Amino acid sequence: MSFLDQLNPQQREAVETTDGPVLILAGAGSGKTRVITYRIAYLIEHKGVMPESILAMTFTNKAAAEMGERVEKLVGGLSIAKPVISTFHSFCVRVLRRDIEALQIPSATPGQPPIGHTKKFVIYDESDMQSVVKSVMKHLGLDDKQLTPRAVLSRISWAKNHMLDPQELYLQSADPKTEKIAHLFEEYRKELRKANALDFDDLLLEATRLLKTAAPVREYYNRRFQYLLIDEYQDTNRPQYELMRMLAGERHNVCAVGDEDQSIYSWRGADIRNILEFEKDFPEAKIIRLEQNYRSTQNILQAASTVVANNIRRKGKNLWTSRQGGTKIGYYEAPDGENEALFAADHIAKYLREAGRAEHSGGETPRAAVLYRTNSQSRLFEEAMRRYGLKYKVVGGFSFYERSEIKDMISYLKVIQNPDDSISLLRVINTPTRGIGKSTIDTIERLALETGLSLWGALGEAIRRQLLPQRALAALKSFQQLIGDAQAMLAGTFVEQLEESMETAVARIPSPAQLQEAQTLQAAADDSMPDDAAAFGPNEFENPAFDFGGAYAGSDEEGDEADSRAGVPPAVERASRPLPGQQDAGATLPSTSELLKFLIDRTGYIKLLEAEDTPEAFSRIENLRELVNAAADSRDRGETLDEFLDHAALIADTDDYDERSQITLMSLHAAKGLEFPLVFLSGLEEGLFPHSRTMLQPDDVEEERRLCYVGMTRAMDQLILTRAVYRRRYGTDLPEASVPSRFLEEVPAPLIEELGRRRTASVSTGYVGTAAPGRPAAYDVERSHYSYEDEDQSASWKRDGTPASRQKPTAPAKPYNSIENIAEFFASRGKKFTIPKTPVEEPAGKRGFRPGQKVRHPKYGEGTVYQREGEGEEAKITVQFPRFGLKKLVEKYAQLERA
DNA sequence: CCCTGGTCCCAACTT
DNA sequence: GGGACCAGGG
Repeated sequence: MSFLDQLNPQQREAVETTDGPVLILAGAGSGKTRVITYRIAYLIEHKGVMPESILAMTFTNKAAAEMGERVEKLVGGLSIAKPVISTFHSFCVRVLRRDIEALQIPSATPGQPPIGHTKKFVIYDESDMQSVVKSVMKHLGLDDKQLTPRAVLSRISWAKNHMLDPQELYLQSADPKTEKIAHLFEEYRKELRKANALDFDDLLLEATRLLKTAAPVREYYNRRFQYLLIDEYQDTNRPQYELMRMLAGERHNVCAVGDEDQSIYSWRGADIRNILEFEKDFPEAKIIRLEQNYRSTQNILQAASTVVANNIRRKGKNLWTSRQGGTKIGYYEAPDGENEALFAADHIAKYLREAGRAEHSGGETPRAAVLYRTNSQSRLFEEAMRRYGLKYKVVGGFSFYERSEIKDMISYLKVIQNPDDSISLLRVINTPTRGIGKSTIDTIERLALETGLSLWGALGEAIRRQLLPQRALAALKSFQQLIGDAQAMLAGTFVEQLEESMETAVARIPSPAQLQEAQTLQAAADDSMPDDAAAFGPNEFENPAFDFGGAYAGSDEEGDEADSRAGVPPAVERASRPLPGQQDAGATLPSTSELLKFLIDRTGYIKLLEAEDTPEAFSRIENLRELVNAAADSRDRGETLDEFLDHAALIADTDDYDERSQITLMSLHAAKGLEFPLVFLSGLEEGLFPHSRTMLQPDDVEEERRLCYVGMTRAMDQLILTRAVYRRRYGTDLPEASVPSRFLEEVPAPLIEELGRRRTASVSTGYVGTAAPGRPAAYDVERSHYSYEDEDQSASWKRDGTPASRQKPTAPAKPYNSIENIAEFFASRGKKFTIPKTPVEEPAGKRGFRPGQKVRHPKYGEGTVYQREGEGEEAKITVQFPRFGLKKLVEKYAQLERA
């Protein structure tokens, strides 16, 4: 009973109420993760529940991994079997990889394959989705100026998240634009089906549809999972909600944990009603409130609570903490965004130094976070941290898997797995260039459209029917061969190996006897580790908690029996499936990393980069090596190509948060679930936070306020709010004056302490105060500049020996009331700021060059006109340049002058 | 056909 | 600051 003693009465009740529906309303910092993990441990240790019959759903891989580790610590060593802790999306992928073919419908034509996705489906990411929409719009001849692909995509996603199909969207559309979108939605779906692809939304939708329509599959999962936990319940959308209902089955052993004040994903379809109406869905539900906050000081908690109390749509709660008082909420008003970032860097440098000195006395490791509304704000903070020589980590933004060289290789793998994936095919068909140009691709696309084939199919058809010039056909054949060889390699039947002597190559080809042996091994493996384990077993996560291959040992018989009893087609097919590229199937079969090496080698990808001989090219080569390593790790975990690709598709930017890092920069959304001793909440300006796109609708503003609440409650000891009086919206534009965020005014003034220099006088350029007492009534440009000179400098700053005054910008002497003053201000900080020039008309009368005339070209210098073709501006003239030879130039464009 | 450089337009959060 | 797109030159 030891670990239960660490819980307060409410937490304990939440842990011990194991049966029937439970809603745990867990305020920020109230020990939510602790309750979930203890609850799982309690079920296993005290209730004798089999670990593998517990399913916990989270939103991020990070949360799942952490939960798994903590459960492991509590019940470690007790059993090889593990509870299933997974994100919604990963769970759905695994459900679909196992049984999606149960959704297929027989083809009308006998002998034809059934219609619908196969297990080899690929996952389309945001940019793939955009490409599909663009191409569909092009085919329908729609103007992408009036209706941007982006807008179409977001409407399609909206419809999916509300479980509307194209027909339903069409029926409820009240304007021609929505009708058009419904039409596009329909076409989009057809394209994805043709490509055997699913987008992110589909993963949830199709898994839900599968459980809904295929009773045997649903029954299997209902038998399999007896206890269901859902984290971040306030952020579930409609498909997730329905999935939950179906997994809860008749038993209703569902435990939802959430906080309506932290619902920040309504734009992704999250429906706050799910949490507000849990009691309606499950009338026998027990509601437990966790209101003791263990994280923050009273000042922080009070400030955050007061802000969020301005919302109407909430259940309301009273969070309390035993950490009385605490440091006041800091507020710093910077003259501009750059200064705001320097202030944060300076403050963090000091904080880390002091914490370093105090380290001997023990305590929490010093960690600080800078939070912002939009990822583009990170740039200024990164620059400031670098100037202070501080090590930091940025969460989110550009992901490894979004880099072009990585996307290229992943696309190759996707095509090899599923050649019908036309989006990936288009990406790699001429990457690196192999002579397949625009006109060739156009021809194939037209053929695909005419025949209803995928691009890959049309490509084969074009070769067969010799529809293109010989050169193009040869190029296409070489591409076809490349993909075919890679596929053969994956299947273990590839004969030719580059860079290998024929002898070793032959040695690598499995003999019929070897193949037979491998097949037997595979069959044996299938027996001891049934298909469920193949679908759910070795998986993409390093965390052993995810590896629940063994979890099926006890329940496999039941599972398989159920499948065959009910006659689920996939189970039958599984028995006779071809040899997968698994390591245990025989050493001759290649892993994903070997496949990648083969591709890189055969395409000459790295050789071409090496030839570029630029730092960028070498960093891209490094990235490719990293990808090969990742694939090797994947192989070591026993994953197949499918699983490697699923991992690549589902890994999120936010998953790379590293708690060992002392300084973390990230968006407010990415910060959910984390805590830091010191937190900066930046950019508190109307239009930025709350964001301009939310300010029209009260519900949206409430969500921004919840986001503010989430940000504030990340802070344990100190919270600092900052704002820039002038901010540049785009890199080069004029800085714009900002209005302080409404959320600033919602923080009780007595809790606030102003940081930086005290400002008094008022200057016309600043805002003139909205006035909560104790807040600056006006902005004094002259005195508000954050001064470095009078602060301690970080050690690294001084280390280079440059006199401080040389490096450090001086304060602006004038208010920003004219464009010249602004330019001067930026010049004083060594920043470029160009005053826009009035365009000057080009002098006319220098056109109409004739043969024999001397002309001057900006690049080629002086030359003699040799020949003239055509008339007017369009005329092409050929010029003889002494150093460059003959050049044919269009007179209108070439900047020729009389010499 | 391929590469480059200029221009235009954009810029919210994320599985 | 930067990605997408286009047109020109090689």
